[in-house]
Parts: sequence; structure tokens; C-alpha cells
Amino acid sequence: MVKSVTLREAWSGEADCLNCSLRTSVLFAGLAESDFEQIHDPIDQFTLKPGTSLYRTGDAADHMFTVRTGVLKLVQYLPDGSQRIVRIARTTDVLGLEAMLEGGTYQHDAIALQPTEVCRFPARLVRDLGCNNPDLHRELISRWQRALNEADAWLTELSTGSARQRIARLLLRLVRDRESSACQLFSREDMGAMLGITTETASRTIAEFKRQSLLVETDPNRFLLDIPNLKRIAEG
Amino acid sequence: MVKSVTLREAWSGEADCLNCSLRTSVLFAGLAESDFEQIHDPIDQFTLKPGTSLYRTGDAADHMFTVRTGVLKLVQYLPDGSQRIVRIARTTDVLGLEAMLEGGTYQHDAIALQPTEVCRFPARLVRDLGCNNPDLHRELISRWQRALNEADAWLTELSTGSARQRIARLLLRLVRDRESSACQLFSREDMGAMLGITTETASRTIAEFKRQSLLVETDPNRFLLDIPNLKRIAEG
DNA sequence: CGTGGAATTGACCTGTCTCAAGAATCGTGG
DNA sequence: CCACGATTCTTGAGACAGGTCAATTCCACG
Repeated sequence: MVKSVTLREAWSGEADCLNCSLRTSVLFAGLAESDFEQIHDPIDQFTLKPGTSLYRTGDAADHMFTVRTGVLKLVQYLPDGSQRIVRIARTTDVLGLEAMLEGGTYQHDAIALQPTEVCRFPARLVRDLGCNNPDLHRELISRWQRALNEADAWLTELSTGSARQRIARLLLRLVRDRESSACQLFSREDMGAMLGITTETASRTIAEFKRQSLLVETDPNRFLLDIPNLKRIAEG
Repeated sequence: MVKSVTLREAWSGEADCLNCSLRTSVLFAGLAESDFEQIHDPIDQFTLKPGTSLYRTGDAADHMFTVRTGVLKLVQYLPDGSQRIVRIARTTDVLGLEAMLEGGTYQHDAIALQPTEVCRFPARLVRDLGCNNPDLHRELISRWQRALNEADAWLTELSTGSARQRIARLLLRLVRDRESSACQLFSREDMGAMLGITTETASRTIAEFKRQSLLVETDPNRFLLDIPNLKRIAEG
């Protein structure tokens, strides 16, 4: 289940690393061939089954991850046991940025929603290189800013307005920057946890959208979106 | 209204710079005296009246700010014109981290809620020094992580549960890490925008808390909190 | 087939929104 | 210093969205 590749192989940019967001970044670009010999921390490659967690809140954060394929949810829990999904990670997203702080801990549970492949690399690697390599440094900053923008967007877009609006905005967000309007939905329970509504309300609203043909089911649990009309609802 | 101080004065650590969070950080610590001569970007010091904006969404982000005294809200707007407050900045908080990305723009309106003093410094300064000074680098990362944690907390704590719970959590958050349980409240409208509820609901709930002596008004608009009972409500 | 979990749907109830009308507070200018 | 207009806060009454609880259907899987 855990396939290990050496840094040298990562550097070669072969195969699966094509989609690795850090490959196109300059993480390895500044290193001489000889440097690779000195780094013997392996880069591991995981495959997570749906429902499996990549890490848990409070775990010592010493690794960072890149999502190759699949989707993960980042979850936080309230004292009363209810949960809130604060972000979603998809292809090329980086997880565990908090590992940049020495001695830090993860701030969420990261749980796969689909079969998901991730690359794992030691945070120390990035910490050591980050300061000396301006391009990597910039890339890190940019990632952080993106995470922050996402967090803010979840507040303003996905936690504001009626349930109809929130679900419409969530759907639109799922197909943004995609060629097609096709997407597969999350479980009703997860939708609820993302939007701050109950699973029943999520279910009812999705059902209503289907009746109104705002959502058309092509394959089981795969849908085409009526983007213009969903936009109308989202901004209502 | 705009008082200008030179970097050398900042370095001397006199007067108002005592509370400056970047003073205790290593931003200037790594610089030799002689370096200061070469930096002629002034550090400006502003005083904002309540309701005044420090910057607006979309403005070119070329400066960062440290809050000396007072409070600011970070606001985002929805297409329908409604607003959501996504964060609050108080003493020693840094604003405008997005200026670290070259060519970036501010992601919020930053608006003073009280008479507020801020320091303004060019982002280029931090960009240039950040990479070479490991301590500053670490401090920046830490700030970013803190902002992200705040954003997540606003989702899980302040946008989840009943209005009673949200308001209780907001109140508790206002006095956290404070010696006393005294605090002054925001306008009902701002509370609503922070919690995703209407001003009427905010007002009603605050009034109810007063009746139950969970809030005791000492001076006009200054309150003492019944922390244990508020906690009970917050977690209820 | 039978079983367990998710999704759907219904009926009812309650919290919050909406609209609207007073009360209080603040800033301003006389 | 007071009076006035403008906000903001408070409070009420009614409507409605969404929550709650429960029953049913659907579906994947052994």
C-alpha cells in the first residue's frame, strides 16, 4: 500500500509525478545532481481508500502532502461532537502546510472522500530548502495565500445565505476551472457539514434541483449542471 | 494625520514601537547599523477614525501593516451586496500579508471599528529581507498559519450552531488571553455580519444575555462576562 | 436474497428572518 | 450647553425556512 520512490526518481519527473504540483514548482530545480545523494528521506506515495484519514488533528506535523488524484476533506470538530468541513483538497493541492512550523501539529482531520493518491514528503526537506530557494519560497507563500482565500470563500460563499444558495454555490465551485460541467456529488452528510445545514435539507434541496433539471444525472452519482440557472440562484 | 518615522527610529525601539509585533520579531535584528542607511522607504504611522478603511478589496497590495491599538474588521462582499466579516485584527496583528505576493491585491476591505493606530511598511522590504533572514521567514510563516487558524475557527465556531451559541463563542473569543473578562462589544450589525445572523437576532440575544446577567454593563458599552456560564452555552 | 447504510420524503415544530414601530444614543450646529 | 436629526438599538408580531424525528425507499455488497 505504501510505494516508496527515491528523490532521484522524483527529480526525473517520470510517470506519476507529472501531476505533482511541486514538480512544476522549483522545489528541486535549484538542486545540483550531487545534492540528491545527500537526501535520503524517501518520498512516499500513498493510496487512500474512501473514509481513510491521511492525518488527524493534533498529530505531530512532520510531513507535507501533494494530492495526485481524488479528493480529501479537511474536518474540524466542535466540543459537542458535530463536525464542520472547512476545506476540500483536490489534484495538485498541498496538504499539511502547518508542518512548516517546527513542532507544529495538524489542524484538521484529512479524510479521503474517494480513492485518493497522495505524495508524502518530509517537511524538513521544504523547511531546509525553502529559505535558500527564492522560487520555492514564493511558491510556498502563494500556496498559503491560496489556502487563506479558500477559507475566506467558504465563509462568504458557503456559509452565507439560504440553503438553496449555498448548495448552488457549492455545485458551481465543483466545476469551476473545469472544461465540462460534469461532477460527482459528495454524500448529503458531507454537503451538510460543508454548508452548515442538515443532511435532510441538503437532500431535499438536491432533489428539488433535480426536479427542476438544474442537475441532470448522467451516470450514477454523476451530474451535469445547468450553470447559468445555478448562478442565478447563487446570486439571488 | 500621517506621521512619518524613519527606519532608524523604528530600530531604536522607542516609544510607540514597543507594541509593534515586528519589533520583537527579528525583522530588523539581522541588519547591521550600516544597512539602515540604504533603506530609505519610510515607515508610516497612521491613525484611523472608526469607519475609515485602511485598504479596499482589489487595491494593489504593496504595503503591510501592524496594528498598534484599536480594532479592524476584514470584510468581504457577496454579489447581492450583503457583507460578511471574515476576521478581526487587533494589537500586534499583521494586515496585508497578501502583499508578499508580488503584484497581488488585497482580498478584503480593512475597516477600523475603533480609533486605530497602525504602522505601514512597504511589502518589498519584507520580501527582500524575508528570504535571507531565517527568523523573519519563520515569523512570517507563523503569521500566515495563525491567519489560517483564525479563518478556520470563524467557520467552525462562529458560523455553526444556534445564534445563542455563536454569540457566546464570539464573546468568549473577545476576552481570550486577557487578564480581565471586560470587553466592549461591536455594533449589532457587525456582530450579525461576523456570525451570519441578522442584526435583530444579535440584538435580541445580547439583550437576553443581559437579562440573565451573563453580561453586566459596567461603563456604557463595556461589559463583564460570566465566562463559565457562557462556556456552557457555547458548548451546549 | 437478505442486510446495513445512505438517501429520500413526510409531518410537525421551532428558531430565525422579515417588516415595522418605538426608544435610545450620538454627532452636529445653533 | 442644549436641541435636533440621524443612526443605531430594541422590541413586537407574523411568516417561513430549516431543524427534528421518524418512516420508507434505494442501493451496494456479502
